[in-house]
Amino acid sequence: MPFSTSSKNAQNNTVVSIVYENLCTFEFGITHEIFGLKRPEVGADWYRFKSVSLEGDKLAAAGGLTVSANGTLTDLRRANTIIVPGWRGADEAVPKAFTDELIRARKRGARIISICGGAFVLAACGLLDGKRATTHWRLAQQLQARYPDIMLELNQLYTEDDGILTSAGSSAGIDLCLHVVRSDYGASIANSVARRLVMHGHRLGGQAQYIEQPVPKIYEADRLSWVLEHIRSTLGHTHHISELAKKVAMSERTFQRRFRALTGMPLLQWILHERIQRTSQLLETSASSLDEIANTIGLGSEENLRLHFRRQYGISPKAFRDRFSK
DNA sequence: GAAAATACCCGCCAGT
DNA sequence: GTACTGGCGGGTATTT
Repeated sequence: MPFSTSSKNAQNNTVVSIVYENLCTFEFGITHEIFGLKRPEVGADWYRFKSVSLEGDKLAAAGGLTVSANGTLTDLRRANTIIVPGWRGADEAVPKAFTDELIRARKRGARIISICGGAFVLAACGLLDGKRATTHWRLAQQLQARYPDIMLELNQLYTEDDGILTSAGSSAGIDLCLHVVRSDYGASIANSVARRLVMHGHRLGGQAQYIEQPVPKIYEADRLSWVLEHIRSTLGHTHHISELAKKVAMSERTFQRRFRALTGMPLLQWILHERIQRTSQLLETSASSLDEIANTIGLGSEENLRLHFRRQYGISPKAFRDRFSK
């Protein structure tokens, strides 16, 4: 997932989450939890979070709640990040006030984000035409049929395309919001936010791994979980399918199938993700040379590290270090 | 950036 | 008949 370039390191760091009648409280809660809570470890330069309603003062919300927004239309019009946290229904028309404000925000260069069904709102504005986007897998067919110009990527937890970001099902919104924090403040801060949420800083794989697949048998999942931890703790070593399959008493072919079912990606791709993730941490927190890091995390050479780092993050390791290293 | 060796990925199919 | 497993082989990706 390439790093966002639209937020300019949160220089204008107002984040507005749009609230609406029959609000999806979980999706809204994600945006407040990540952008709205105070982060003393970051200092004063954290996001300024507001909720803004385009549908009046008292709004019904999921769970029998009634909510009021604390922000104004002016906040919305000044925000550089605007989030649509879910939507009340795939068949619910998007009011003109929403499309007008979002199109206007887009024209002035705001970063626009949707979580789960919020993609229907962005699509109604035409913001997703010709762009890569995702939504909850159960809504995907409907979204694609109604808006055929969207390049729907179902095998992603979230997408970013030219300042327009979309996430898959509800909890993938957390992954997307952490990605935004990572883009604005770096991996260390994003990991710190993730730790407070008691979740992994960078979940791997797409929602394809959650689409009505049979749950792996528990003992198989345990064996493969052991493999994941084993690889993580020995990233600098070479790992071959043949050896790993032997360790968990599976044939290579079955190992490949089970691994993909569990992680959503082939072994090598998963290992590469882990290695590049570790690289980003080392770039931020150590003064090691690229060659040393490449050897530490098992990528062999500096050239190889550069290749895969750029492929995953969209920027060079040096640019990453310059941007985020303390 | 190109080339070669190596390993991986995955569709296919037969066996259980 | 169905589901799962494991071997084969061609195409692809990674590494040097």
